[in-house]
Amino acid sequence: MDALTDTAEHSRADVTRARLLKAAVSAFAERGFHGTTTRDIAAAAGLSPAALYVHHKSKEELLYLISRSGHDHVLRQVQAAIASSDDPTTALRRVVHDFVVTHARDHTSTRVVNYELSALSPEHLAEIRELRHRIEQAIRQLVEAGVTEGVFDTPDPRMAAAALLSLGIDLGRWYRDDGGWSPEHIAAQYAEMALRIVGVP
Amino acid sequence: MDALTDTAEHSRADVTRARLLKAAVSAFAERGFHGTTTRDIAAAAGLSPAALYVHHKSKEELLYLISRSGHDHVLRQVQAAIASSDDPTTALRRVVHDFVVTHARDHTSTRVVNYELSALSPEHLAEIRELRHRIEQAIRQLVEAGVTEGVFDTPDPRMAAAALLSLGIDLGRWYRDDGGWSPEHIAAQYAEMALRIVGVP
DNA sequence: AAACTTACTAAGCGCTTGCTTAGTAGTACA
DNA sequence: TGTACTACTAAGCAAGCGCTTAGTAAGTTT
Repeated sequence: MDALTDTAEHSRADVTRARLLKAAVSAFAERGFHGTTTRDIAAAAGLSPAALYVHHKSKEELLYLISRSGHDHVLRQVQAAIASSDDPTTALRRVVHDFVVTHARDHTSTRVVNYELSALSPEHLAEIRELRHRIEQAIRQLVEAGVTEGVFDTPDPRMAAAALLSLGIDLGRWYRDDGGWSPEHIAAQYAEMALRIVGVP
Repeated sequence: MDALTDTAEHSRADVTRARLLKAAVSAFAERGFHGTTTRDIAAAAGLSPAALYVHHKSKEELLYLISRSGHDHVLRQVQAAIASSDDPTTALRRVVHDFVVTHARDHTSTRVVNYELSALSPEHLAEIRELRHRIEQAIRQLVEAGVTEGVFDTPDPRMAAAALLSLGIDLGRWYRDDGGWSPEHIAAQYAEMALRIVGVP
C-alpha cells in the first residue's frame, strides 16, 4: 500500500472532509466568511450541521485549512518558477505566467485566500502572514536581481514587485469563468506586461 | 441662507448621520459588512444601537451610501482626468495618477467600495454595477483611443485596461498609512508603469 | 407657558448563530 | 453472533443578531 499519501486520502472520512472543505471554499468565496453559516456549508456538502464538527474543529479551522493550502501552493509555485532559470527575464515571465494562471483558474479559492485573512485567529493569521511574506520576498528579490544584473530597468524594484503581485491577486476579484478569457490567455499577456513594467527592452 | 447645500449639511442630525457613516466605513473596512454589527457602528459613533435607525433605514443602506458616494467620486475623477487633455499619454498619466492617489489615500473606504459589493441588495447592486461599468468603459476607451491614434502599442487594449484597474483597486487591500510610501509617491510611479503597460515608447 | 418638534435611549422581540450532547444506523473484526 | 468502532443525525442551548417600540429630555415655535 502507498502508505505516505494514498491511504490517508481515500478513507470515507477523508472524502467527506474534503467535500466539506470544497463546500466551504464556494460559500466563503460567494458570501465571505462571516456571511456564511455552518449550516450553509453542511447543506452544500449534503450533511447535517453537526457533521461539520465530526470532521473539523470549527468554522475558522476550515478557513485556515483553505488559506494554508492555497498559500503553500503559491509559494511552491513561485519558488519553482524562480529556480527554473538563471535568466531573470525568463524566470519572471514564468513566475507571472504561473501566478496568473493559478489566480484565474482557482479564482474561487484565491478569493478566499486573499480577502478573508482578517477572519483568521491571531495564531493562524501570524502563520499565514509568514507564508505571504515569503511569496512577496521571493518576487521582490527576483526583480532586484534583474536590476542588479542590468537586465531590468525600473526606478523602484519593490514597487514594481508590488504592482506585479496586484495584477495576479486582483484576478480573484474580477475573473469570471464565462468571461471569454482563458487563464492561459491572460497569463501570456500579463507576463509580457510584467516585462514592460520592470523595463525589459 | 445657502439653501442648496449648507443648511442640509450642518444640522445636528446631519452631523450625527455623517458620524455614523464614518464609523460604518471603518468597521466595514476592518471586519467586513457581515463581520460588523449595528451595535459596533453605533458604539463607534458614541450612540445607542437604536440611534442608527433614527438616521438610516438599515445596515445595508449604510453600505449603499458608502458605495455610491465612493463610485460617484471615482467616476467623476476619471471623467475629469480624461477631459483634461487631448493627448492620450497625458490623459492616461493623469487618470492613473488620480485613481491611485484616491485608492491609496482613501484605502479604508475604497476597500469597502470594492470588496463588499455582494452584501448590497439586488437593486442597489444593479445601480452600483452601472457606475462601475462606466468607470471601466471610460478607461478602456482611453486606451483604445491611444492605440487607434498610434501613441499606444498593446496587443489587447481591454486587457491592458483591466490591468490598470487592478493596480489601483488592489491598493485598497495592501496600502497602509504607516508603510513609508505616500499616495502621491506611489501614484507617480504607477503612472509611469501604466505608460509602459500600454506601450508608450 | 402651552404645544409641538427634534434627537435621542432603555428595553426587548423574534430569529439565527456556532457549536454540543446524546443517541443511532451500518460496518468490521472477534 | 456478539462486540466495538465509524460516521453520522435530531434536537437544542446560550449568545448574539438586526431592528422595533415606547418613551423622554431638551430645544423651538406660538
